[in-house]
Formats: sequence, structure tokens, C-alpha cells
Amino acid sequence: MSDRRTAILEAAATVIARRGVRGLRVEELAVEAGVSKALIYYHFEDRTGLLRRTLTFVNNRAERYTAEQSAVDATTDPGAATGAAPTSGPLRQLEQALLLELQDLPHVRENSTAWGELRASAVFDPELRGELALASVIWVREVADQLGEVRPTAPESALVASAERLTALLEGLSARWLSGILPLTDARTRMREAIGVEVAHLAGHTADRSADGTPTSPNKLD
Amino acid sequence: MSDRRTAILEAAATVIARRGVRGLRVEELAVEAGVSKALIYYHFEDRTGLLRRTLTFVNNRAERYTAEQSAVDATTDPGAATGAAPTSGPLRQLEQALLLELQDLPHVRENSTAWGELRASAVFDPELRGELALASVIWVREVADQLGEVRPTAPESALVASAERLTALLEGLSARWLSGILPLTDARTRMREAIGVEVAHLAGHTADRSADGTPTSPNKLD
DNA sequence: GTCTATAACGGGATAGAC
DNA sequence: GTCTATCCCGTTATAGAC
Repeated sequence: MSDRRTAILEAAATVIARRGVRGLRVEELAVEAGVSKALIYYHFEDRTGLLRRTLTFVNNRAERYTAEQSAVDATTDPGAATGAAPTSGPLRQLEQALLLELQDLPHVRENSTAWGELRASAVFDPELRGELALASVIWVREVADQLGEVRPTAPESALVASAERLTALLEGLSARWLSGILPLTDARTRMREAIGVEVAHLAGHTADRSADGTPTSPNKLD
Repeated sequence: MSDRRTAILEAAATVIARRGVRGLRVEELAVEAGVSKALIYYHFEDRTGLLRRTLTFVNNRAERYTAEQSAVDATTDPGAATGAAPTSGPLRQLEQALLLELQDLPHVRENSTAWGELRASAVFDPELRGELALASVIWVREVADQLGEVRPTAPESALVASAERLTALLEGLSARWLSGILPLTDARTRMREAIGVEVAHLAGHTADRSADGTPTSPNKLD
């Protein structure tokens, strides 16, 4: 809504990505947003309130660019060239969605960094947990749905479990990338492999459901 | 070595686990360690230097309790009762080693929290990256070796890739657990499943090498 | 709504005695 | 090696004019 307000939130994401949550200085934020310090306190209760709002803001923005990218996907399709990956429709879409977070583009890096920072902050600041948990659940749900399109016969519980593993892995890889432990290309490769592994795993689940909906074999991996 | 010095490091891990790196106050640390602020600056260059030392300290301590636990493993073996998990020797050892980090015991939680915090800090403080990267490489190496014992014929590169995925996943799950997004039991379940999935995946790799006396069935789920 | 100026204080770092 | 006392800067947050 308000011009200035969103400008402050954009700036907050930028500054957090640059300095981290612990490094965010209200003064620097004010300069970045082109407003005065006092205005920040006028619009947001206090520093923590600002962080909370920034969390949801960053999250909304991520959904937005995910949607944009999905639109682009229809156009680009290099899946034919490489014999490596079985890039059929829904699977490719899933890969795109997850790999989107592992890119060295300014706003993606900004989002990933801010997200990681805010998640880390939530360990010690319970006030941030509400937004965080909600966003996480939604994200897992989305990934589970996409997995469901790749493996329509896999049981719901297995889809959610796979989605939780994939999203948690993505966060882990992202943290390593951003902290300079793991090169970006490696992170992307690991992520792609993991998707393949999980999809293969879900195929196994599919096989289990021989007749109706009831898994007959007591598989060890539930 | 020095009594006081290690006391400070122990206290640092405790305080970081309680307040986070951003919440670590040299004063509080001094109280926790039962020393004066000045002594901390005498033993460690400055705040960052202290953090760097704490990072390696925490890491060494983790190795230590991993070793202790491995010793205990020989005694305890409930693998026979439950038909759920294929807890053969090396596989069980691997599971133990990884699940060790997902336990609600004071010193484990302390280590995990401190490790997560320091990793998060490294995103913005390059001074911390050296220790971090080294520790990470060593850990991946260890897990890869353990995977190698479970799947002796799997190629080295596949073992390392799996190890990287598993350790990154563990960090991701740990972060979610500690930030209150994911219940501990869920995190543990996801981790166990992932190990199963990865081991099954490596079995596939094994099948690829048809010549060297390995069962040729390319079954994904063993 | 938005600014400038300033209060109020927390906390990192050092001096110097013992 | 370890302490007490203190400096002083950076940072959050508010007061009050426009």
C-alpha cells in the first residue's frame, strides 16, 4: 500500500542480505530507504516488529517471483538436449521451482539470505516463529503438490515427507552456499540429484499400492 | 590446556546456544565462565577471535561425543526387535552418527545451536569461513566413508555426493527443529528416511558396475 | 506523515593495579 | 594471569517542529 512503507521493507531485505539481521542498523536502513530513522519507528513498532514484517514481505516476494518464473518456463525448454535428466513437464517444473532459490541473482540471493537470517533469528526470538512456521508449511505443501503431479499414485504422507526433505535440504544447501562452504554449482547439482532420488523413491511407493489404496508390504521407509 | 581458557570456551558455547551469536554479550559470557571481561580479551584477540576459537572448540567437542557414542553402540543393539529398520552394522552406525545431532540433550542442543549460529554468522563474517569450511569437509568425508562401508562398490563420487546431501539435510532439519518449525521427532524421521533413500540410491549405483561381482538387479529399493 | 535533534544506554574494548 | 574501573562509541528509541 503505502509508498514509503514498502520502500522501507524492500530496503530492509536489502540491508539484511548485506549485513545480516544482527548487522542491520536502523540508521543504515533509513539511508538505504531514503527516509529518516524516525519514520521507521513510526511505521513499525520497533526493531523486532520491523523484522517480523520483513519476514512476511520477503516471503511474499519469493512467491511472486516463483510465479513469474513458472510463466517463463513454458517458453524455455532445453530438456531435449541433455540426456541426463528426465525433464518431463511436472518434474521439470518442480526442478525449476526448487533450483530457483539457488541462483546468484541479486534479488534471489537477497531473498535467500534474508530468509536464512530470519530463520536463524527465530531460534532465539520466538516472536518471529509464527510467520516462519506458516510460510514453511505453505512451501512444503506446494512442493508436495508438485511431487504429486510427478507421482500421482504415491500416498499423501510420502509426498509430504519427500517435500519436507527436499525443502529442508534446499535450506541446508543454501546456507552452505551463502556461507561460502559450498560452490553454487555444487549446491545446484546436489539439489537436482536429490530431486531425482526422491522421485525414484516415490516410484517405489507407487509400486507398493498394488490394488486399492492400501500398501500391502510393510516397507521400512515410512 | 589452560583451565580458564577452556572454561571460557565452554561458557561461550553455552551462551551462544542460549542467546545466539548476535546475543552473546561479553559481560554475560564472563559471568557464565566465572571470570572477568578483561580476561576474555587477554586470552582472545577480540570478540570475533573468540567466536572463531569457539567454532573449532564446538566442532572438536562434537567429534568427541560422536566417538563416545560409537563406543556405546557396540553394547546397545535393539535392531533385532523392530522389523522397521534394516539395522545392520555399518548402516546402523551411520544412522547413529547422523541422528546424534538431532537429540534434545543439553550438550547436543548446545552444540547444534552454536554450530548453526556460527555457520549463519559466517555468511557475513568471512573471518569465520576458514574453520567452517574445513570442519565441513572433514564431516562430509567421514559420512562418505561410512556410506562406503554400507555400499562398498559404489563409486567414490557418488558417496561424496550422498554424504553432502545427507549432511546438508541434517543441517537444514536441525535449523528447522531449533527454530521451532519442525518437531524433533519429525526431523529424526525425515533424517532416517533420507538415509534409507540414499543408501537405496547408492545400491543403484552399485548395480551400474556390473562386472565386479555385484548383484545385477537395478532395483531402486533394495 | 515526515523530518531534525537528542536522550538514554548498552556493550566492546583498554588501562593499570595486583 | 587475573582483576576492577572506566572510557567512549554506536545504536535504539523518542521529542517535538513542520
